[in-house]
Amino acid sequence: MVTITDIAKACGYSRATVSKALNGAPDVKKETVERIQECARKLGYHPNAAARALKVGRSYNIGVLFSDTSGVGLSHEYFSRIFESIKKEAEKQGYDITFISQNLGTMSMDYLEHTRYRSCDGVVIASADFHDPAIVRLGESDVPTVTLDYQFDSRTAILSDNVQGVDALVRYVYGKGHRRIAFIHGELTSVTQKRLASFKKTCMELGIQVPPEYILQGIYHDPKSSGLQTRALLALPDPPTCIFYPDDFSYIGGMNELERQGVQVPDQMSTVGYDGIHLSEVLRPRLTTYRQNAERMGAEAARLLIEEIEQPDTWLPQQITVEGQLLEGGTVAEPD
Amino acid sequence: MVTITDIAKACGYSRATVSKALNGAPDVKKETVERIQECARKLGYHPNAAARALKVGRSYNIGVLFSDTSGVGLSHEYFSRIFESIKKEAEKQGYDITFISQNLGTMSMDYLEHTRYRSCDGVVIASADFHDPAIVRLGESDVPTVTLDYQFDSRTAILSDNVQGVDALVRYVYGKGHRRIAFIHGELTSVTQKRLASFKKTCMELGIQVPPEYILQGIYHDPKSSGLQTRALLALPDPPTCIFYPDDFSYIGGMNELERQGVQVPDQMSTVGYDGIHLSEVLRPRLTTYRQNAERMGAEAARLLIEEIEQPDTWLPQQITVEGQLLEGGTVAEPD
DNA sequence: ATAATGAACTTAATCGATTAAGTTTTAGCA
DNA sequence: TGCTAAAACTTAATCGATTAAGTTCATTAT
Repeated sequence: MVTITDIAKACGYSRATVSKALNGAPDVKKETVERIQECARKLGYHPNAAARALKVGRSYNIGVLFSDTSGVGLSHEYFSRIFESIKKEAEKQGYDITFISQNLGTMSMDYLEHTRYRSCDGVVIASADFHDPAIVRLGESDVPTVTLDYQFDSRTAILSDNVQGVDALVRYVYGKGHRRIAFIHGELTSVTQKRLASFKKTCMELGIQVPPEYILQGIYHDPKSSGLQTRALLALPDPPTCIFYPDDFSYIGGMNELERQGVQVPDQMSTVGYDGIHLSEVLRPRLTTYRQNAERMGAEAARLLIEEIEQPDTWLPQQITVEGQLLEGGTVAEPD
Repeated sequence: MVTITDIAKACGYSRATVSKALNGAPDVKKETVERIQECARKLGYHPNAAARALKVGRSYNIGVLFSDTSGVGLSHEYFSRIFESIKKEAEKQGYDITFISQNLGTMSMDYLEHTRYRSCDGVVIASADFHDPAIVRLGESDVPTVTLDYQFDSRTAILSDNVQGVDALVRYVYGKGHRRIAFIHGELTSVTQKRLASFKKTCMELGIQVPPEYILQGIYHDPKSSGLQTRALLALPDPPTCIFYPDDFSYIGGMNELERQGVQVPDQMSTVGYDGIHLSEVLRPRLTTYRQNAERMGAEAARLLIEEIEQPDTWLPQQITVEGQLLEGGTVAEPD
C-alpha cells in the first residue's frame, strides 16, 4: 500500500506538506502542490480511510438503516429503488454506504453504537419501526440523520406525497364515473394513516359516501390478504365498482380472486394499485397506479444528509415532500 | 466515545492489559479479564473500527461488488435475495458490508483500489462483467474473493446449478408429454451457455429433436423481448407446445402475448420460467419454474470468504454448486 | 540462599493521516 | 543593509487499538 510517507520520500517533502498539498491547504506553494499531486498519481496513492477516520472522526461513510425486524429488507422494489438511489448519490459525492444493524456478531450494540463503531458520518433511516427505542435513540442523538416517510422533531425528513397520491387516484376514478369506491389499506403506519385520511377527505370533497364496509385493513405486499379482502368486497350486497389496493403487489392477489370469480378487469371491476413498481407496467392490462418517486427520495435523502455533515453550521432541518406521478393503465373503466 | 483508555483508568490497569483482556490474550489473569469485561460493559465500551483496522489491517468489513454498469443492481429479486443473505451471514459473524464501486466521488479508483481504500478483508463478486479488466485485476490480486455464478482460477466460486435446473425442467415437461419445446434464453453469458448446453443435452438424451427456430435469444428480465419471441414462436408453421422463458419476469411478457392472441395457458400452451421469484408463486396459474437457492448461495459465499480471511493457512479454493428446486405450478399441462 | 522459571502486568512503538505550533526561507520596504 | 512580515515548509503530537519487548514479583528448583 502506498502511504503518504512514500510520497514524502519520493518527492523530498515532509509528510505534513504532502498531506496539506493533497488536501488543498492554503500554505503550500502552487508548484509544490502540483509536484506532489503528480507524484501521488504516479505511485498510485490513495488515502487510507481508516487512518483518516481515526484522526478526523469523519469516515466518508454513510449509514443506511433498513430495519431488519420486518424481514422485508430490500426485496420491496420501492425500498431497493430508494437504496440504489441513495447509494448512487452518496458515491457521486465520495461517500460509501454501511448498513446499520443491531447485534453485529457477538457484540451487542444498538443502532447508535453501530453507527459510532463505524464512525459513520450520518445515517439515512429508511424502513423501520420508528417507535423502536433504538431508532428513537439514534434519531435523538447528535448523529446527523435523515428519515424517509417519517418525521422526527427538528430532523430532516423526506416524505413521499401520500396525500397527493391517493387524492390523484380518487379524482381519477371519480372522473371515470366511479362513486362506489373501496379502499383496502395496509397496516396502520403513519403512511397508511395519511393515505386513509386523504382518501376520506377527497371522497368527502367530491361528495362520495363511503360506507364503512368499503374500507378494509389488509397487509402490505401480501396478495393472500388482498385476495381475501377482495372476496369480502365481492360478497357485499352492494359491492363497489372500483377497488383501491394497498400496493401493486397486493393487486396481484386481488386480480387472481377477481379472475377466479369471473369478474373482468376493468369491465366489471376497476382497480388501482400504489407504488408503480416495474411489474405494474408489464401486466396486461397495465395497472393504473401511483408511482412514488423513489429515485428522487433517495437522492434527496443522501444530498441533504451530506449537506448536514459538511455544513453543520448553516444547516437547518428540512422536510421535503416528493410528489409521484399517476400512471394511467387500463384497469379503470367507466362503470355500468 | 468510550475508549480503551477510559476503561484502563476506570479499573486501574494499563491500556495494554485492557486490550489483551478484551481480546482473549493468554497472559491475563482470569479474574482480571472478568473485572475488565465488567467494566467495559458498564461504561458501554465498543472498539473503534477505524483504529483497529489501522493497526491490524483487518477491518471486519466485507466488500460486495454488484456491477454498476448494467444498472440492474439489486432490483433483480435474485440478486437482492443473494445480497440479503450475504449480509445476514456476514453480520452473524461480525462483519459489515461495503459496496465496492468505481469512481468514488472525484477520486478515480478501480475496484481493487476501492477495496484497499476501505481495507476490506475480502470481496464477494456477485453480478459483474467478469471480463472487465478491473474485475480481473481484483480477482487476481491477493485480496480474498468469492465469485457467484462465475469461476476464476484458484478462487472460490459459488455456482447455481444451472445444468440441473434446466435438466429438471426439461424432464418435467417431457414427463407431461411435451416433445416440441422452445427455449428462449438471455444474453450469452457463461450462465446462459450452461443452461443452453444443458437444454440441448437433456433433449438429446430424451430423444427430442429441437429445430433451430425453437431456440431464440432474448434478453433477461425483459418482458418486451420475451413477448416478441413468443410471437415469433406462435407464427411458426409448426409451433412448440411448451415454451421455456429466460426467467420468471420474462414470462410476464410471454403471458401477455399469449393472452392477446387468445392462447390459453396451460391448455393451449405450456410455459416454464426460471428463478422462482416471489411473483411466480402468486400468479394464477402459478408459474412452473426452477427456484434458485439464492439464500444458500449468499450464505455460502459469505461463509467461505470469511473462512479464507480468518484461516488463510488452511484455506483452499472451493467450488460449490448449489442446487435449486423445481416449483411445480400450473402452467404445464399435457399437450393435445 | 540463589538462581531460574513463569505468570501477570506495563512500557513504548506502531498503523497512516492530520494539524497546531514552530522554524526557515523569501520578499518587501525604509 | 537591516528589519519585519508573510509565505512555505517541518516538527511533533495525536486519534484508538494492538503487540513485541521489557519489568515485576511470586514460586520452584538447586
